[in-house]
Amino acid sequence: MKFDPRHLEILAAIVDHGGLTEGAQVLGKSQPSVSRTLSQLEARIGAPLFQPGRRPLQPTTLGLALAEQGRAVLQANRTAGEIANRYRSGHSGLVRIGGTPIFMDGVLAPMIALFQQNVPDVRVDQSYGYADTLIEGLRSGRFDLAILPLQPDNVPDGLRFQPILPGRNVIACRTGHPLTRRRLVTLADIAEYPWIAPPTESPLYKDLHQALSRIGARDFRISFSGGSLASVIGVLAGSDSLTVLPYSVTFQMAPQNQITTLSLEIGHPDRHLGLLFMPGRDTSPATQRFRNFVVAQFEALSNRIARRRKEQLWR
Amino acid sequence: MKFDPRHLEILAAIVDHGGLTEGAQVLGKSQPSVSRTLSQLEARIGAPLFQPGRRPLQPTTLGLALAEQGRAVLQANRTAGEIANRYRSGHSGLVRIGGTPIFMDGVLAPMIALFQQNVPDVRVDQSYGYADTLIEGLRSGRFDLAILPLQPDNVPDGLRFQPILPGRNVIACRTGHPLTRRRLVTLADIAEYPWIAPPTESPLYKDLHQALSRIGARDFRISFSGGSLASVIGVLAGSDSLTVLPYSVTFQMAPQNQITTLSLEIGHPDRHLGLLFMPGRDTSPATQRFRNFVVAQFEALSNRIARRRKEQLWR
DNA sequence: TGCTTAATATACCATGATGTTATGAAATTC
DNA sequence: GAATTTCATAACATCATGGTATATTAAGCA
Repeated sequence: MKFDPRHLEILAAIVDHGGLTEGAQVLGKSQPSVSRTLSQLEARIGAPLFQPGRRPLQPTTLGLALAEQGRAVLQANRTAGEIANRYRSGHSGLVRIGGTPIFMDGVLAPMIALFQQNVPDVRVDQSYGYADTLIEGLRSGRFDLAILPLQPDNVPDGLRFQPILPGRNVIACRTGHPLTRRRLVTLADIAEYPWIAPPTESPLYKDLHQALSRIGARDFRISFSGGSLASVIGVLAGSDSLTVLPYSVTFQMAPQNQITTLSLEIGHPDRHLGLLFMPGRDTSPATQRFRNFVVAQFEALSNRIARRRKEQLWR
Repeated sequence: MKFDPRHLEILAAIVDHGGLTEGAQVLGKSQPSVSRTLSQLEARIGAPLFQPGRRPLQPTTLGLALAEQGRAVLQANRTAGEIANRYRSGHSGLVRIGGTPIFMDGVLAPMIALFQQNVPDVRVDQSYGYADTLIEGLRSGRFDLAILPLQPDNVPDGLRFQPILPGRNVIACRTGHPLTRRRLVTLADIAEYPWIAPPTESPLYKDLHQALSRIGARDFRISFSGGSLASVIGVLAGSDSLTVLPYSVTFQMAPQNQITTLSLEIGHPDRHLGLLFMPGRDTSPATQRFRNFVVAQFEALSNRIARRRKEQLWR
C-alpha cells in the first residue's frame, strides 16, 4: 500500500495539534480541505484513523502509528528546506575559482581560509592558470570566477571584469639583503645580483623584463625560474637573489618577515588585479557571497596598504 | 523554503537509479512527467540539482543532499505502507471482546494466548458481562465481538449469532471426590454435598436450578456463590462441594487434574455457546482474524471432545 | 432534557499540478 | 559522423486539491 506523503504530513499535523481545525491552521489550509484528506485516507486504508464519534478527535493506534511516519516525512521536508536555504543564502555550495598562481598563493589563499571560517560548508575548488586558460574556463563553465591581472580596457567579450587592486610591482629580496641597508638603490647596485624569474607564461615574467629594460638594466642574470610562489620565496629567502612581485603579495607576506622590498621604483604595468566572471551565467549564491567577500577583503587590503604608505612617507 | 515531499521522493528515485528514464520507470511514471517535476524543483530552488549538460545526469552536491531527504520521505512512506498492510491483513490492531466470565476464563483465555502467539501485535481488550450488557456493548460499538450462551432462535435484532458449541452442562467436583468412586451416582448420593453456585446473573445459575429441579433435587445447600471461575475452582478443589459447569470448561481444565465430572446426566439447556456480533458494522481485519481463529479453535475443541466421548463409550 | 457552542463533515466550484503521448534536441558511443 | 541513448518540450486531459458556504454532530451546561 502506497501513500501520498503529503497525506501523512497532514495526519501528523492533525494528531500533533489535537484536532482538525488546529491542524488545518498550522498547515495553512482550510479545515474542510484537511477534513476531506483525512476522510480519503481513512477510505483508502479502510479503517478509522481516529475514534469515530469523538469530538476532540482522538487517534486510533493505527492513526498514531501512521502519524509517526508523517512526522518523519515532515522532518525530512524541513531539513530539505534548511539545506535549500543554506544553499540559497550562500552558506553552502561550491565555488570554482581559477587564478594566476602567484596571486592565488600569495593573496587569495589566506582570504579563502578566512572565508571558510565564516562559511565552513562552502567548498572552494581552486585551479591555477593564466589569462587564456582562465577565460576559456569561464566560458566553458569550468570556473565560476577567475582572479587575474588584466587591462581594464581589454576585457574579453561577454565577460565582466571587476578591478580590485592596481597592478603595482616591486623588486623583492630577502630581509637582511645587503641592498636593504642602502637608503637609495641604484641600477649599478642591483646589477651584480642574480634574478629569480616567474614562469614564462606568467604576466609577471613580462613585467620583469619590461621593468628592468625600463630602468635600463640589461644582461641581468637569471638564476632560477618557473617555480611557484612557495619556491620563489624559498629561493629568495635563502639567497641574495632579486625578483619582481606584486606589491600586494609582498605586503601580505610582510608579517612573516622573510622578504622585503627595495626602494627602487620600477614602472607599473597598466594592468589591474581583478575578478573576471560571466555576468550572463546565473552564479551560485555561494559564488556571489565569495565574490563579495573577496572584494571586501581587497578593499580592506587596499586601505591597509594606503595607511602603510602614509606611515612610510611620514617617516 | 517548503517542498512537496513527492518531489523529494522523485529526486531520490532519479539519483538512486542513475537517471531520469530509469527513475521514472521505478516510480511508475512517464519520463516527461519526472523530467518536468525535476525542472520545477530546480526552478524553485534556483539552482541545478544535476550537472547541466551531462547526459548520464550526475547530481550536484545540493542534489545529493536533497535526495537524501527524499530517501527519508520514501522510507517513511514505505513503513507507513507496511503498517497499513499489517493492519489490513489483521496482523495488528485491536479486538474488543466481551463475554460471560466463566467461558472467558475457562475457554477463551487460553485461546487468546494461542492467538497472540501467531499475531503478537494484535491487542485484545477483554471485558466481562452477561447477555444484556454484551448486547448493549455490541450495539453501542464498545465491543467488536461477544462470546456468550444464547438460544439460536432468540438472537437480538440486528445482531448475528454464530454458534460454536452446544451448551452442555455437567456436575463438577474435585478429583478424588468420594462420589467419583461410584460407577453410578444417584440423587441420594449428591444430596448430602453442598453446592457452589455461580453469580446469580450468570446463565449458569439458572441452569443449576433447572438441572437440579429436573433431576428431582430439592433443598440443596449452597455453600459458596458469586465467585469467578478461579475462585469456584479454588473452592471446588479444596472441598467436597459440587457445582455445575459447562462441559467445555471442565474439558479444557482436565489436564490440570484439579477437577472432574460426575457421571450423572443432567438436562442440557437449549442454549449454544457462540459468537455474537453486528454484521452491519465494518469489523476490523484483526477482529475478523480473531473470529476466524476462535471458530477454528472451537471446531478443534469440539473434535477433541467427540473423540474423548468415543473413547469413554468404548471403555 | 433541551439549548448552546464548538468541531467536524458535506456540497459545490475553480484551478492548478500531474499525468499522458508525440516529438524535438543534445550528448555519448562506436 | 552516424547511431543511439537520454533528456527536454509541447499540447492537452483530468483528477486531486483548495476554497467558501453550509449542514451535521458531539460536548458542555442550564
